[in-house]
Amino acid sequence: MGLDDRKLAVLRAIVEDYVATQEPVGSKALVERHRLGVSPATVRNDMAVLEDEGYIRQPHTSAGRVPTDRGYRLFVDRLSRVKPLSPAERRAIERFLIGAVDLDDVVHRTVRLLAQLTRQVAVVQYPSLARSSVRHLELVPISTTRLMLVMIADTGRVEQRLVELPAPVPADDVTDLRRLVNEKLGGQRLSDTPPLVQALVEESASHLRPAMTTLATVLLETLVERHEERIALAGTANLTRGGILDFQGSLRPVLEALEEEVVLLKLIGEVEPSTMRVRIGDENEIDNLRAASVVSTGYGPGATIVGGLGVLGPTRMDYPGTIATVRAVARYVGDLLAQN
Amino acid sequence: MGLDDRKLAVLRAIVEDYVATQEPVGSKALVERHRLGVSPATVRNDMAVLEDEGYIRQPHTSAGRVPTDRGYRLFVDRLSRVKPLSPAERRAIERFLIGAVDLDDVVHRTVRLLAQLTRQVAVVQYPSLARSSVRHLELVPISTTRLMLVMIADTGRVEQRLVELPAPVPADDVTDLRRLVNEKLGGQRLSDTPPLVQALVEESASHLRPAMTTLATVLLETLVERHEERIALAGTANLTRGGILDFQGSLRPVLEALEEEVVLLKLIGEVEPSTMRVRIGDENEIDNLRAASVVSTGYGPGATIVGGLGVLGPTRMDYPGTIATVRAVARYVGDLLAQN
DNA sequence: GCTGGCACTCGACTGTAGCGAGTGCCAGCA
DNA sequence: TGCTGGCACTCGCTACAGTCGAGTGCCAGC
Repeated sequence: MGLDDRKLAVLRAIVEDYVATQEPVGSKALVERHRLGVSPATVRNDMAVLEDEGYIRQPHTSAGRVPTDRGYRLFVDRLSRVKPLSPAERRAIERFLIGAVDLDDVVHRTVRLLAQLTRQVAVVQYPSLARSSVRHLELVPISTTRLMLVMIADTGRVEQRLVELPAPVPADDVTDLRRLVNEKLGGQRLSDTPPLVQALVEESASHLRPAMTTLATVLLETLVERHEERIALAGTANLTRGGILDFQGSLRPVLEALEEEVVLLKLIGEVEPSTMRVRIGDENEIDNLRAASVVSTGYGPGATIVGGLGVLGPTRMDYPGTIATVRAVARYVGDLLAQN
Repeated sequence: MGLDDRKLAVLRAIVEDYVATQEPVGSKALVERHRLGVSPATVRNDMAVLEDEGYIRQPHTSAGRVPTDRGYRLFVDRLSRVKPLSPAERRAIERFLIGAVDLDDVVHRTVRLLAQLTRQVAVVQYPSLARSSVRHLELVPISTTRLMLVMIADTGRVEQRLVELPAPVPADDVTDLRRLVNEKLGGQRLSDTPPLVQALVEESASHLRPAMTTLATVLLETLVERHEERIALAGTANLTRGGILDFQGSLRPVLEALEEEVVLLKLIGEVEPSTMRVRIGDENEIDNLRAASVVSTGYGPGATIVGGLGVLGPTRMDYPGTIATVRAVARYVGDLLAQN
């Protein structure tokens, strides 16, 4: 049962009005606010069909209609054009991001910017280590049996980790260790390092072997296994924007979900190149976020992707505007990274 | 007009009951639940006095009494004994904190632990740079005109920053720069470094002068001026615990305040040695937090203090329990830091 | 100085009624 | 066939009146 153009127009009008007013929209108001060219009665008939098909629903018998998740999906896929950003917004993005001095700085500014522009919760993943390459590994002696391992990645990320050596290691040996790990791992993608680290141990001279073994363990742990991903979050206060009307009465589950880094990574981490991902309500795999929508995308210098970013808000959100903003911010950040 | 012992007992009973039930408490219920040894009528007289003195108030004429901020203050100062922690709690703390591998790790575990134990919002300040000493400064060449400056502090903090040199600097000169800054700044308290950095520039050989000047600028910026403080936060979902009943109807201002790092620092950063600080409702300088209470203290290895930690919750909180937990966690973290 | 008793207050809850936005259906018209 | 105007109906929302009861303040008496 196809939906003709007018029915689609009605759906679009319902979504737009509901997003704007946050109130169920009735046939009469629709006809008044949009030039549909037909009478309320006709709109009612169309609405009945849209409801049968699951695109809208009535909260109460005597109330207007509200889009369902399915309705929003159709709207996003077929009924909305991405709004161009206003010059003011473009300027805001530029002004916010220039002057960033640090990767940390870039990420923090970005997440705040996103939250501010979209008036929603923003999430930015630091450049993924898995997608980074080793630029340099530094070993700083803290004491004779302790080293600080510092890894600098090409994406600007810097990770450090304390290494407890099994026995004292003289300074010259530390120099050797440093040279060896850099020769072997420098320039390599982090995801490719495990076998190289293994080889490093096997190839190292016997007097270096114990220290190298410990170092290798830490390297693998730090760089590949353990919390390799970092996340920044901002704008949680925006959750309270629509009263508690959104999120079906309780922010609790949403706030809980946002505290779990793993959850956040799921939200914005799985990115394919140059795709905007929009997950609406029920489409979210995370139960706590069934009442929320997530708009996310990848970012990175040029065409490569090093991490994800996005925003989270009520299903009742301004999708075209949000999508446009997320995309624009992702591009700017990518350009910024490309400059370094 | 002094308050005799019974009146104080009545106040204590009111606070305890209200914290437990979250409902205004009346004279009759009080007499039933606590062995006050007098009749409701007598309690009513005492309540009238307590109300006159501003320790309690009536939300409505025909309702029970609720403690005021002033009432809580008196309760905390004179009426409550710190509850000893349960063995289960002690064990939880130990189990949670052992196995931390990193300063980051310690801080993250601590903040989550605090949030979990107190069921409130937890805030932990990273060891303050101002209270740290330089353990080592590392300069890693990224290109001929770019260095990565890495500072490792004795408290375990590691800060890095990109340095854009005015002109290419050969590797040997980088080695010299590294040696010079470490000789001058190694072991120094960060707060003492500015004049030393200045001296460093003045004393450096002429061919190193331009690079050293840039380096000095970055050193001062990174280590002393700019976002030198870091903060970890957890448990915001706990704000929704008491319904929206706490926080006079809106989480908004609270969530907003928690997004501002400056605000958080104000909350837990200003610490004197071995003091528990309890700020109740109106006592908070931050307007957005007039409906909240903050329990905070300093922590650090041994008797020295390197940072602050604490929790934030509704004024209607279990002060004795919260104070005990915050104190215990601060001690454990201090011990943990002392081991490194 | 404590107590029991008593009149009073006032919020919470219940039930009723009217309003009005919005609907579904139907007959009529192009 | 498809759109329209009309009409009866639903039902949430608001206002209002009435009842209930927890809790109070006050007072006389022990």
